[in-house]
Amino acid sequence: MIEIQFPDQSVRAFKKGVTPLEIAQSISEGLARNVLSVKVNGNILEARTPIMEDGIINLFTWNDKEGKAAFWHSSAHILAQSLISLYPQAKLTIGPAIENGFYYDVDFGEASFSEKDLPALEKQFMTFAREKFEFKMRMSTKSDALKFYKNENNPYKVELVENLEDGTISFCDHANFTDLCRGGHIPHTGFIKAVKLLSVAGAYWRGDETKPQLTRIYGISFPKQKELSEYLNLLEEAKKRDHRKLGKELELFAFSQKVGQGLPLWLPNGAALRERLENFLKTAQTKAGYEQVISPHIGNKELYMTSGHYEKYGADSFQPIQTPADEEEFLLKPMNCPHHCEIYKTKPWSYRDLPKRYAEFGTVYRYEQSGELHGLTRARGFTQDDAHIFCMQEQLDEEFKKVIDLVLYVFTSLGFDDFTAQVSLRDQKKPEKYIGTSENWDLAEQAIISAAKEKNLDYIVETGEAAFYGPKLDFMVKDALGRQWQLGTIQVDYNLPERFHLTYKGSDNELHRPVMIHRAPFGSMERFVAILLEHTGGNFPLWLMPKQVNILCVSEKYKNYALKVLNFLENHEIRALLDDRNETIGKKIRESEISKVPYMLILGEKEANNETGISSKTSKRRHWKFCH
RNA sequence: GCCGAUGUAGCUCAGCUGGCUAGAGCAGCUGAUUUGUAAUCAGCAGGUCGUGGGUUCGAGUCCCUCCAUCGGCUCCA
Repeated sequence: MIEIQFPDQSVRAFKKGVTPLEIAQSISEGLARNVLSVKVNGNILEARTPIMEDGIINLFTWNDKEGKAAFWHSSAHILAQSLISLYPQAKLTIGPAIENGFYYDVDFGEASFSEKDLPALEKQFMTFAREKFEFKMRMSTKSDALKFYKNENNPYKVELVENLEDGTISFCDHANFTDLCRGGHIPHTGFIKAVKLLSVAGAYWRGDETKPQLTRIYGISFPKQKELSEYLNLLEEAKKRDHRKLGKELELFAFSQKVGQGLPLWLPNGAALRERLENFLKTAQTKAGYEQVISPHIGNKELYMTSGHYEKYGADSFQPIQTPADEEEFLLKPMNCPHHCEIYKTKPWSYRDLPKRYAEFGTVYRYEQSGELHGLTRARGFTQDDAHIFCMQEQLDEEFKKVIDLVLYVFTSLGFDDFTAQVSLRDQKKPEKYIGTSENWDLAEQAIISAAKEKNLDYIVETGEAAFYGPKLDFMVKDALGRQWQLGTIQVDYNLPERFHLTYKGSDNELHRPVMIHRAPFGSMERFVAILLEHTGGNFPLWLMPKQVNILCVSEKYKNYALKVLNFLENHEIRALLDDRNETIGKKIRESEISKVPYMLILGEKEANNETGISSKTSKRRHWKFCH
């Protein structure tokens, strides 16, 4: 007998070799029918794998993250099976479960594959799924696995196997199909009742630009048809919140081919919205001891050679501007920090003066790869709500925490409560990617982690995500379709003070090097407005709304009265507009709703005669909510 | 930059396998109507079919180039 412990701490004895499925059955038939995946002593297993020793068991259904992962992982197997059955010459590579669904990367060789081919593949997928093929794990030796894939002439799988240790290599078989696999499947294919293959994309083998490009097929599957329909509806709804669509509809911003790709044009509504956001942050920053500075849009190439940015990004930037006379070269400003370093250097500082906090809404230009541009979230010209704090090492901790407070203040004021804090550290295996000494990196990374801890941030750590000059604390928020974007960022930098020879006079009458903090609570005005649009669906907080009140006249007869009301509101700094068109009141109300103006004042005979006061209506303010 | 898709009026879209002067709704303009809580009616105007080339008697439709956009990948100071 063996002892099995359940999540509620209860322990029961079973005969050795009992399967998780049998254990589930001993609890209830319903559970047994719904078990998708199992964890025993921390290892994900199949429901039919016999358990040979005492252990802690977790049974997962569709309602668990792990259950969905097994479901989608298994779906990837069926997708691979379907691919091979329709395209026998295709070479399989890898196909994992992801947050919402799964994908498989395939090399179709000379053949091309497009979205038109998905329906046939889907059909084949469901034909296989309905067969209720059992997933069975099988161990293999390295040499057998290599022989198998060399025989199949699949260099990708050969490479995968070569990187695995003998004794840890397993396959998963179902029907007549087999795939290299670590395990974690649903009992059989019949659990999958609905599938949608969503898109086809290119993806580099092992994520490496220099390696061959494979075809990635994305899909999602469900245990019920209804859940698939619901999911697809959700996607449709999310697309309606796309900031590019709303930005056009609400006349916030536009792009022009003539101006150039990735260079946003802010329309009056958008410019006013942005200005309100800027003023909101300026007020908060003034209170927090920041000083506004202004620096030019270009800078001498020497400046960026000093900062190290030219060496790192020069070739991939907008190329230097030549002057007619001298041999000088200027770069469009890709970041504000070097300018702020030069501002710091305009006079000598004492330790009593620190910290200095220079803030600027600085517009920068970066030559992003064309395929990377994405509305306002990734543009070639954008404005950072930038600031650089120059402080003593002893002040770093406190300053960093103050910045966290500021970022949290900004986020909570604007209703972002579902962000992820991410500590981005260097990849110690790739020192060539970074500049600065290892000791300084250690100091900076420690400072960030301890500040995040002390502020009780729920953070994740990502190694290899640091900037080349220092580690960061980033605040990540998802867009309508669940894609993650970095908004706020706080970065510690020991490098620029060194390169610019920044100093301050200490109490010991010696010169010391200050530490620098780069920070931007919004990240950029463009990206922040974009994400705010997607979160609110355009129903911004009242104080940000381009127009707050729409005055609707019942007929032209009441125009004079309406003008008086408009004047009254404007005198009270309420942003109102008057709809005195010769249209029916019904039409005016409808259009006002669609334009998302939060309040309407409807003025007719009764109001003009002061019989009933003012009749108003609140637009339906949809509360935003995320489903990812 | 790479893989795949898309590009018709200010906006949203129709235009089948190539065949008369390219259509609709909304928005716009003109006129009628003077309206009470989500679209009043009529008329008018609006397009080098993304760009450049090619095939053809004939191209919005087929082929190629380039540009832009979309979904990913890579990148993101």
